[in-house]
Amino acid sequence: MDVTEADLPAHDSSDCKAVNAVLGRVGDKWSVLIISRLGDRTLRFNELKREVGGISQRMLTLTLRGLERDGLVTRTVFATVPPRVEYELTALGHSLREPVDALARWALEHQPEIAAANRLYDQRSQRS
Amino acid sequence: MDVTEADLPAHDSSDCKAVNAVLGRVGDKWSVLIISRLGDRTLRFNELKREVGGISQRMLTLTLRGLERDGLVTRTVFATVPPRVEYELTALGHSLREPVDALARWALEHQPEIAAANRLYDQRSQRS
DNA sequence: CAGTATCCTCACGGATACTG
DNA sequence: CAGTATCCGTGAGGATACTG
Repeated sequence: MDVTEADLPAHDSSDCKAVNAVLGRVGDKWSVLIISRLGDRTLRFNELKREVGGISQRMLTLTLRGLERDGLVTRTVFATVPPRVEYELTALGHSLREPVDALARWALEHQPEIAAANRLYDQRSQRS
Repeated sequence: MDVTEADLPAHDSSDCKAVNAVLGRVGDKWSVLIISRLGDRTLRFNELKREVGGISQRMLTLTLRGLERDGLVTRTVFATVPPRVEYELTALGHSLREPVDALARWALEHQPEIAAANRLYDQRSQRS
């Protein structure tokens, strides 16, 4: 979806491609938000849309399709009227939360250092 | 840089923004590649360009500036001729490798499941 | 060698409208 | 409700040329 699946300079082993695909997923803002929202409980399409907030219908659909394709989310359609579709994290999806949370913890832990580095860099490049 | 710094729907706490910024970094293909290449030893600009492979001069510069701004990489200029500029991971940069490697391990470990899910999804959506 | 400057493309993603 | 279809603007990023 968001990863160059095809012909990289050939030094890219299939392992690297798999890793890049996952890194791409994690780098995708919507995917991570959706996964975190689905961590607690299963949600319907519009519930998800409301909970995530700020996502367009289009991107919600596309992102969910991608997550479903990667086996991270299941999509269950109830043949009622009006239609009811529930999205739920798979075991694989749940297992992804651990390394992602580790990354989030790193971010929070080192946020002060990063912010400080930013300020330093910015004031230095200001007196160009 | 690659994160919506400004006005999200306001439900986005500053913590979330910090996490998103880091996730964005990790999702950036070039940043991760550069960090991993700098993990072993310091490298010069063109060494880095060669080692990474497939990156344009422009993106290498931009990515390095971003990494430097976040305090993940140091840029050392030697006033020689021809100029010599060395890039090195900071302690912060090194510490980022741990959670990133955890993610990479997850990717490798679950690659078969993901590939299987992909095949299943694709063949199902084929008989549309 | 280590960049900066410029141009140009195209695909990511938002907005809107329509449907089973 | 849960989508699909379409149009469209923006900007990320490659290619190329130039410079201290």
